[in-house]
Amino acid sequence: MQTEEEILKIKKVKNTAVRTVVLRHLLAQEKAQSLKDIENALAYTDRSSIFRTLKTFEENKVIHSIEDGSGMTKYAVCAEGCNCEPKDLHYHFYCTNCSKTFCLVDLPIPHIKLPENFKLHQANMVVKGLCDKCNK
Amino acid sequence: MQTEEEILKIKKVKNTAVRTVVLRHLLAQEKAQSLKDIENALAYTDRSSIFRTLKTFEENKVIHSIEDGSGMTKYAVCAEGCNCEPKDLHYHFYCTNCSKTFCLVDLPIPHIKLPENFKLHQANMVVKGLCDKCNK
DNA sequence: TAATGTTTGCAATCGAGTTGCGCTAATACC
DNA sequence: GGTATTAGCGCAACTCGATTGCAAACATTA
Repeated sequence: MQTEEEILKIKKVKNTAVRTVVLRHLLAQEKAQSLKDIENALAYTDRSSIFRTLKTFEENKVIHSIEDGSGMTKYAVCAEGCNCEPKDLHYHFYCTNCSKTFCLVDLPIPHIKLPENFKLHQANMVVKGLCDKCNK
Repeated sequence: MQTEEEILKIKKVKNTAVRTVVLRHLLAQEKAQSLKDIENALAYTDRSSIFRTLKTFEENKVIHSIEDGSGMTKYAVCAEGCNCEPKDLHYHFYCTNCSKTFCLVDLPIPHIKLPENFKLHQANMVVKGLCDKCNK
C-alpha cells in the first residue's frame, strides 16, 4: 500500500495540505466519492479547493472519475499501474438504494467492437441495482 | 415502423399534443437527444412540459435515458419489444468531438457476473471517443 | 352541465459544477 | 538574504441543466 506522499511523487503532483487530506480520504474509502462526500468529510477545506484538487488528480491519473447517473460525478483512486487507458477500465456498480458506487476492479471490460472507423478513447460503464447490504 | 399514436397506445400513455410532437421528434432522430436538443427543435413547446413528457415516457418505457457524461441526460426511443430490462440494454457511444450519442443497438451487453448477493436492474454503458465523421 | 382529474406554460428555485479575484505560501532568480 | 514570480487556497458569485409550485387550459366522468 502506497502512502499519499508516494503516490503524489510517482504521479508528479506537488504535495500540499489539501491534496494530502483529499487523497487520504479517497484512499480510506472503499466506495467512490462525490465532491459533496469529500466536502462533508473535510469540514475545513473549501469546496473549490477540493474541486480543483480533484481536477489536478484526474489530469495526472491519480484518480479516475465515474458518472454513475446519480447526478454527481464520483471519484476513486486509480489502481497501481493504472493509466486510465481502455485496458485499465472496469465496471462500476451503483446501488440505487444507498447511492453508493462500487468499483468492480476484478471485472474487466471485454473488447468492444465499434462500428467502422469509430475510435475508442474512454469508457464509463455503470451497472445499477441493489448492493449486497440493500438486497434483503 | 410504428406511428407515434400506436406506440403511445401500446405503452398505455395517453396521447396529447406535446407527447406526439416530442415522440415524433425522437423517432426522427438517429442520435439520442437531450432536453435542450428537443427544446430547440420544438420552439413553441415549454421546457417543463417536455421535461415532464420525457419523465412520463421513461416511466412507461417509451424511451430510455442515457447518461453519457456530457452533463446532459439524453433520450432515445426504445426498440420494439424493449422492456428496458438488462437483456434489452446496449452500449452507447459518445463522440467527444461532436457531442453526439449513438445507440449501439447491435452490440449487446455481455453477461456481467456481479459480486455475491448484488442484484442487477439497469445499466448505463457509454464508450467515448471519436465517431466516424470526427475521426479524420 | 358540473365536478374532478390531467396536462400545460410560466416563473421561480435547486444544486452540482465552475470561475474570478485577492491573499498567502512556495519556488525561482538575483 | 531579498525580491520577483508562480502556484495554491478560500471566499463569493455565477452558470446551467434539472426540477417544482401554481394557476390556467383541457379532458374525462358523473
